[in-house]
Amino acid sequence: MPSDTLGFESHDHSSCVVAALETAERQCKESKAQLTPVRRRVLEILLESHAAMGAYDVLARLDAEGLGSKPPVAYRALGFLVDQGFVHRIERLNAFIACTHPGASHDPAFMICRECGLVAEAQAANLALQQAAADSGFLLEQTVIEAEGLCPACQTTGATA
Amino acid sequence: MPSDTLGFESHDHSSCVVAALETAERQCKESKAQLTPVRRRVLEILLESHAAMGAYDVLARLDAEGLGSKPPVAYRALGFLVDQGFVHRIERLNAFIACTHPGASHDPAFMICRECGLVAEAQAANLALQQAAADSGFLLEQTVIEAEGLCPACQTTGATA
DNA sequence: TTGACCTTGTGATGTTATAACATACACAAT
DNA sequence: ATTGTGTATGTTATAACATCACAAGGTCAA
Repeated sequence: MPSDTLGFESHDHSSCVVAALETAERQCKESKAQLTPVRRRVLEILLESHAAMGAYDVLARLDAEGLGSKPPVAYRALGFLVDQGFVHRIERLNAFIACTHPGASHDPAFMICRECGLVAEAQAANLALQQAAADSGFLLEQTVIEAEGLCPACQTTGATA
Repeated sequence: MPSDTLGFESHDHSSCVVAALETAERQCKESKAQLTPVRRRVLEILLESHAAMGAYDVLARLDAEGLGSKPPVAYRALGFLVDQGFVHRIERLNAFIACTHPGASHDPAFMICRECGLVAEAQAANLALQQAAADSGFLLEQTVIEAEGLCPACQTTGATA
């Protein structure tokens, strides 16, 4: 089966960015959420690459652009975007990444390249985990699935490094 | 199929602790790793409950017992125990928990009760993720699988809280 | 007894995240 | 116009998590 991973393959990134922004705008209009300048700019910054950025890296960008200099500014915008599903938090990295499946149902899994930092998002519900939860009576509300390894490019260039 | 989750069921905790310590001692002997007093004590502290503890909580215990007061003491011991596979790090909580499957092959998944903090460890390899990785050429080295929700006890007591 | 290696002690610092309180702005009800 | 309400932002301070760098002790074998 073909994967729906927006993975490590090259792609038309500018259209990918535009699509994500349009989706965000539409969804905010529908849900009467406000995609304010700071929030929109943070989403744009994260969309620039398919790598995860720390909150303070985002903040540095905002600061350089005169949009805010204190941690809560970045954390609030990121929190909003995560709540809306436009951005995901990568627990493993304490960092954030723009969602590459705008609008899709969300129980995302991530593949993180430890060499170049690129992160691919896949849909990969964990059936075994759901089974284990059902078996033990655990009410499963949210799952974090994050894999670390080497992307195709870094496997060939860096050898084992 | 019966789950091999050491889950939220009640169990003979003291024998569970003893077994884990014995396994750790045996494995250290085999691999010539040193289970020093600090390291052993940290493992014991984590074994006291099936909840995750922050590094600084562990450190506070060490300090109270005269075993060390500076962060690196705790982080070094925890790092050692994680390397040996006796302890797992829970990324979602920035915290640590004793392994409940001593000696077992390790690609653990966790179910975290957001109410009481209890954490159950299950073996739940994510086949869909492995498939997605294979599809996109990603070399999967390590996976983080952490679910958050409500344990059986907290579902009944707290209602929806 | 020297050197290599591992472990621990400690001060300083770096990184990530939130609490708490004040201000501003939009919009509706009076 | 003014007051109330809700949402978003600005700012200070601090909490919480983690590592660096360097000194000192212990063990063991050459």
